Amino acid sequence: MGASRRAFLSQLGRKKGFQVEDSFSDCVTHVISENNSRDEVQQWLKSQHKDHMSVKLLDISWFTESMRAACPVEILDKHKLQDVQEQKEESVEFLIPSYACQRRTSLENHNASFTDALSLLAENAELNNEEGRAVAFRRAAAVLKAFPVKVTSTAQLRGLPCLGEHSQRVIKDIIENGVSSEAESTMHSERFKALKLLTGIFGVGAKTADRWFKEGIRSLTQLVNSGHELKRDQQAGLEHYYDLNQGKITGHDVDFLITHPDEGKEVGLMPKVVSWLTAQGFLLYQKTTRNSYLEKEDGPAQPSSNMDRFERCLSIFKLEKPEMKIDKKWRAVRVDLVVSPMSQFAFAVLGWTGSKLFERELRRWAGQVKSMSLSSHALYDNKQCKYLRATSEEEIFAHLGLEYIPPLERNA
DNA sequence: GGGATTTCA
DNA sequence: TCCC
DNA sequence: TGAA
Ligand SMILES: [Mg+2]
Ligand SMILES: [Mg+2]
Repeated sequence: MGASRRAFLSQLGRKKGFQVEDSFSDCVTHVISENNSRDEVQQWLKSQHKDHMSVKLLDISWFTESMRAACPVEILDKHKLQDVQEQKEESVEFLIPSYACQRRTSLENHNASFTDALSLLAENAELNNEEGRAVAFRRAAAVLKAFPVKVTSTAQLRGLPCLGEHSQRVIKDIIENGVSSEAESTMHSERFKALKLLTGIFGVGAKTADRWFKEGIRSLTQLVNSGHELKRDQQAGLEHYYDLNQGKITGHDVDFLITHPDEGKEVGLMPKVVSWLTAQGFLLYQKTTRNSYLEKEDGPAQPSSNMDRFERCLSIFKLEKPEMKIDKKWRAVRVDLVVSPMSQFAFAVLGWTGSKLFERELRRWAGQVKSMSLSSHALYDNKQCKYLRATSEEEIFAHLGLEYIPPLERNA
């Protein structure tokens, strides 16, 4: 098993009064392993070059039951390590390529119980600023989202990418017990609940939420009463907290992509749109940012000045409700406005369609496999040292050597 | 032992 | 955490 | 640091 898993179990064992060794020696009476065959463990035991004739080889189930009982439980057949079962009998059931951008992922998920748990562990890792672990859990969840049938046995996991020891244990727990104990305890932990609540505020991320949590802030009321000076985006995020966190099923925002058929004529569009929306009373909040790419004969380049090349507007709209409620006649909705020159429009569409993981995987594929750099403005070939043009998403996938994945199949 | 999306403010 |  |  992995080092952190072993450390956790060792500490648990010692707390329960067991003597747990960090390495094999003559005083070892029981050897515990998880997801290993009897053969593998005997092989390992031989390599230790100690007397091991009387050592018991046991499965993790004996250990966990003994922990619950706080004493060594009777060793039953089910606790003994199994001989290798007809393993390589069936090859891999379904082939899943390892990058999410190489496969189709619809919204039809046959493995929601597993992907919910893995996504929760990913979110928890993000809240703890463990980005590496987080993306590993995101990829693991995405593999099961793309799996065409419900997983009912760990044997089906053999050969699947991104599902290592930890993720497989989570899946195994859910198959056997209906829940993952790790996901359950994470979900109910005070830290996770508080950080999730606080990062739910637009403008509040993991670092800020962690700082507030350390100060004892656990609720929005406590935050308001704490006297913290909130930034403009955080104020808006807090004010519209309820409305902005409504999009669990349908999505949390709306993106508008705007272009102009004549290259260059799109310059100045964003301020026009924003001032019109302001005059109409649509905007509760807005922050506009600039574009640093400029189209040249041989691709994008740094413009001499980008003062008027506004590209993105992250905003909060005030939308009237059709059904007039007595108390509230409107709802706050996050809206992103994007103005893109025609030459970049395909990259903007690809870059803003998502999912978030799909975008990361596209860019990782571009860098690692194709030596290219992809953004929502352009695709650069590091080998040819030039930008690659595209007028459609299909052309970008082709440049990347990927099968085209339609938007509805990008739900990784 | 190192990398994990990229860009803007 | 998983993979190269 | 946070957003897409
Ligand atoms: Mg937030
Ligand atoms: Mg958006």
